[in-house]
Amino acid sequence: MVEKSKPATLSDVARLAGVSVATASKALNGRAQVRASTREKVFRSAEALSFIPNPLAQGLLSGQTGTVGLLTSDLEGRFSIPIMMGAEDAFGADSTSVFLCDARGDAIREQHQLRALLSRHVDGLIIVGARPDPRRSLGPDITVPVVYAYAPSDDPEDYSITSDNVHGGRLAAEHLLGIGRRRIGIITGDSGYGAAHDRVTGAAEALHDAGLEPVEAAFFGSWSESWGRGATRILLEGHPEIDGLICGSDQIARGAMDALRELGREIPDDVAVVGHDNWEVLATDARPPLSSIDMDLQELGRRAAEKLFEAIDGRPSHGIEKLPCRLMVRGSTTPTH
Amino acid sequence: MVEKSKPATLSDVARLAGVSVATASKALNGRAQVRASTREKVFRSAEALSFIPNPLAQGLLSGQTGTVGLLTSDLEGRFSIPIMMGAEDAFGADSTSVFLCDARGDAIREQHQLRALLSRHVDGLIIVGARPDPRRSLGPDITVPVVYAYAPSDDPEDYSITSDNVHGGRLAAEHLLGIGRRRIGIITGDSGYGAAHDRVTGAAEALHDAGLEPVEAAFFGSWSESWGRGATRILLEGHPEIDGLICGSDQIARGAMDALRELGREIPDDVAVVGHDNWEVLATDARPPLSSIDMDLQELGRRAAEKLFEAIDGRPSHGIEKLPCRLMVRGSTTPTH
DNA sequence: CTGTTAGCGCCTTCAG
DNA sequence: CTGAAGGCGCTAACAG
Repeated sequence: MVEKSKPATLSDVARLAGVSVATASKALNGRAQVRASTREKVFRSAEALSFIPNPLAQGLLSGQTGTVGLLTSDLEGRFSIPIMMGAEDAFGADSTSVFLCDARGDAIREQHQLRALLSRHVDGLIIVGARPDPRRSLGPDITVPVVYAYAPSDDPEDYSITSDNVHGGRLAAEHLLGIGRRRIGIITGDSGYGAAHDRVTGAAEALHDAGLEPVEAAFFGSWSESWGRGATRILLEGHPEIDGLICGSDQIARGAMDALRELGREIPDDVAVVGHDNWEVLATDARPPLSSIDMDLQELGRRAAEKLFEAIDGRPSHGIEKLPCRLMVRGSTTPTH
Repeated sequence: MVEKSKPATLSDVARLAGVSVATASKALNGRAQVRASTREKVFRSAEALSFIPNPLAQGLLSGQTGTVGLLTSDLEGRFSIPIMMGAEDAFGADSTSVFLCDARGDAIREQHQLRALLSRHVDGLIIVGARPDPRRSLGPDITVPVVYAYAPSDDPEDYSITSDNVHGGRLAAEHLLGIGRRRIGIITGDSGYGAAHDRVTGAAEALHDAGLEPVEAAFFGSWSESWGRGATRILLEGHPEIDGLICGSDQIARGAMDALRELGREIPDDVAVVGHDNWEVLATDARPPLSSIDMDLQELGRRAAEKLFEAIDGRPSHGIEKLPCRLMVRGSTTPTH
């Protein structure tokens, strides 16, 4: 049966070592004023009892709990996850643990979760938005430091870290230019997303720098495969000369690739394709595997965590920081001859 | 600037109400021996100071922290997420908060996270495996209740809840039979997965019950689109008469659908296709949208949380519980005539 | 160097 | 019905 053996406390350790709790505490915490032999003895006792300091007690004293809240609006979505992983990474399990909450995109629920988190005296909060556009700030009267990740806060006093979508668009275009493509089309998602526009802007800038422009103004639609298919057909009807295609998401790119194949175009020899998000399950198994812009979300999560640490430490940042994207090259932009 | 106003403590409330901390405590916790008017006064003071009891202090006393650990091996993967959401649901943010840890499939790391979680005195643990096959038990000497979700524990003394894969396979086959298909093929993933075999078994049973059998022994391979494509070509070469196809995952199904289309088969009129996992991003945007077996993972998470609660409450369960699957019908099995 | 004392915020006896 | 006292596990002053 389950041994309900209460975990050892510091006084157990002290008793076993034949010293007082204070001495034991000092020894274990590496305070200076302890004789080496005593320290040794205490350590052995702690070991023997497999003593783990109770963080509740520590927290009660220090006012810090060693916990942070991660409030996401969209667990289902794949954006929150790598960010969380990055944050977890940066915190390191022993020093800081992460409370996860998902508000499911509901403001009431968010408020609720927030109260719960604060009542647990988290040392800080990371707010992960569901989409890359700005979101409402929680306001300045939250009692703990807050960092906004992915979706920036609309208050410049807050600190936010988000993906540099302009850079991502630029990267895609430069890559296509780099492999000699000159007649480039752009298909992207919902025009209600600022990120969609930013990526187009970046791509257009890169083309412009090369003395080019897109074969036609970017197509906005939805973030779906079917839009990718439909838009590609329309685009190629108007511009059969296209040799490069920038897609606003990997889903769109997958649709586009299907349509291209059905129109008899070889990828990448006739048309090279770049996606966005680097969603592995879609990208790696495409025909050919899809080159894609990676937002480096795990790094984003890591940075968010570091900044939160600094803020907890009394060194807060402000404004919106943009993390550059990376290009993941696969077969869809690697000519075979 | 950030108001570092220390949160109010019980003694603040007591002072404001003009009573002792003991009385304030009793009043707020609804203990009987307090005059109504006093209680009222205390409540108002608490309100005024927006007092929130410090759970650290409470936990220190009671031994319960109101937290549980959710240890997953595979955050990246899509299986952990709905389970976490379900668990979060069941716990409700106020009573219990969830510490999230991802071991990234590394046993050392898992051990590490586990220690961290235990040192935080979580009240219980949910272990979410990365794949539906049994995993090593954490053993009986964990000091808190444990529930295994998705991947069952290999120790029958533990309580595990997992998806009923045999049932899922059966469901897929019965559905195809129900729309009149009789010449049914099965393509599935890695034969190293017990779940792959279970799903095949369930499908074969259902066919057998109808006096049929698969056109050929199930094809095992990998959980990828490319395997779906390749296997479908081989299968149709040997059995061009096929009118129904059961796939072990949605990725395989997507590959299979591509291959079928390229072989000139109409879906679903010539060949109806069922996937497994009901991974929305793949299923809903397929051509036509893909019918799929849903493992109801969110419900699985909810059940895991409930069982954990019971165990914390001193009413532990044992053995492996299997949650039935659900069928999600879409266009790939909805004949158009 | 080591031990004693005093809390952190809260709850629970036990006297008044 | 209310308050004073003790203690949960730990650390930070101070004494010794």
